[in-house]
Amino acid sequence: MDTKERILKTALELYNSQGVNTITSRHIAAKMGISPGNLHYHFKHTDEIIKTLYDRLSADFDVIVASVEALEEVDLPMIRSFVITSLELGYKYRFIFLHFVEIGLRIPAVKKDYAALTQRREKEFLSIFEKLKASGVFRPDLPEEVLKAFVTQIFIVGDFWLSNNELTLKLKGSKAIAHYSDIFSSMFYPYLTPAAMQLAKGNE
Amino acid sequence: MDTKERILKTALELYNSQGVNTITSRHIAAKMGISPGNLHYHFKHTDEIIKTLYDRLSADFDVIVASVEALEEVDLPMIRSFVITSLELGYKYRFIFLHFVEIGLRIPAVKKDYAALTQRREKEFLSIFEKLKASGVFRPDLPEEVLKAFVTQIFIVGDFWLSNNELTLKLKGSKAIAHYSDIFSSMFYPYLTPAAMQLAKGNE
DNA sequence: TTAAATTTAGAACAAATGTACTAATTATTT
DNA sequence: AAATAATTAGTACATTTGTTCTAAATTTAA
Repeated sequence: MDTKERILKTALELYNSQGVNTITSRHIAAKMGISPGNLHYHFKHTDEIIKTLYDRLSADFDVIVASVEALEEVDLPMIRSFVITSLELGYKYRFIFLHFVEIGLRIPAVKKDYAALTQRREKEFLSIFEKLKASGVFRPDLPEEVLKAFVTQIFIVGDFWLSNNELTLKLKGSKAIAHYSDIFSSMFYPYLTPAAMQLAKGNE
Repeated sequence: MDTKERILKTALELYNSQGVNTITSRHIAAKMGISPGNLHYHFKHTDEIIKTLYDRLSADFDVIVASVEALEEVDLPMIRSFVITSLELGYKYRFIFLHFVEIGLRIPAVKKDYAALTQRREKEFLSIFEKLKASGVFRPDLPEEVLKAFVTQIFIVGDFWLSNNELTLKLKGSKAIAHYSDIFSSMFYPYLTPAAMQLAKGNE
């Protein structure tokens, strides 16, 4: 693995375990056993390391969403596996979510990118919900506005479940993912038709 | 107003507008026109300023929750006014929510306090939901576990709506509160009985 | 094999930060 | 009025940080 890639890997580890504000370029270099000068040869500015990691998270998540969007019909087990895959990705890059506002402030490009992304995602999610309505999974009596609010809820919980975990239960790895994917599943419950509810109960 | 109080007021202003990581004790002193030495006479450590502000937020929120808990019967308009009051308080101390994980890392007492608080609040909220079930506002067919997940959802959205706003819409003041209180109202919608739904529709 | 390019180490710099220290000023008490 | 306590300004210090610079070492190309 070349140095640039090793820097990214080490940075991710350190940021995830110690937070984005306590870790400096010197820490990363020290942990790798290279000089600060060398690190700054590969990344002139420390923020570029963070930006690169954010871009990778963003690209990886794009792939996940695209795979769901491509489906003709969406059902609950698919949603559940989508949720788990997303949470796993989030956990991998958890420092970004734990310090989202900080990072957005430090690196305006991240903020801009995320704001644009959200608008796109909102439409994508609403279209998935329409599919769920059409296939009798979602209740037909929910006003557009309620579904829109549900999308925002999902974004907020999706972006900040890691922060909630950090401040309360502090679950690690697969335990965290299991716990919060249950919460996600429960979030969907009141939106389901009685038939879908029965199915959901059985699958848990 | 004595100096100590002025420090807290100025710190809150600066933290809210510039973030907790960019503002230092020197910035606060400069903005007030006092010396750094004077500031550190009143607060030996900068973190004490943040801790004091957190304690005030916590105490203020206690009052709000207690006033709801004291009610014999809870209905939707009361919930709505509870939501608005809470969001207003959150907005006042928004820097805390925008940097919750940071602050928890910097000041372990905050993290401890919040973790304990959450456990208490979970019970309080569940008991409010039981009241809502009893008075025919909440659907009777919701499993305990779904209600528990709803409480967590409310906590996450309640703690991070400001971060979401910061990263996307960037609404200011009453506009932010209006928008996110609508989202909170919509969150409740699928949990309501048909009768309560009708009432809710009329009130908007 | 020699020349050129890339990569690396290590030192050095300037700015910022938290906070301690000292002395002066102001307020309070006796 | 004198003595004591509280408050304030201003300076100073040690540490940290991001980054730059220089020169050495290593790799690649010719």
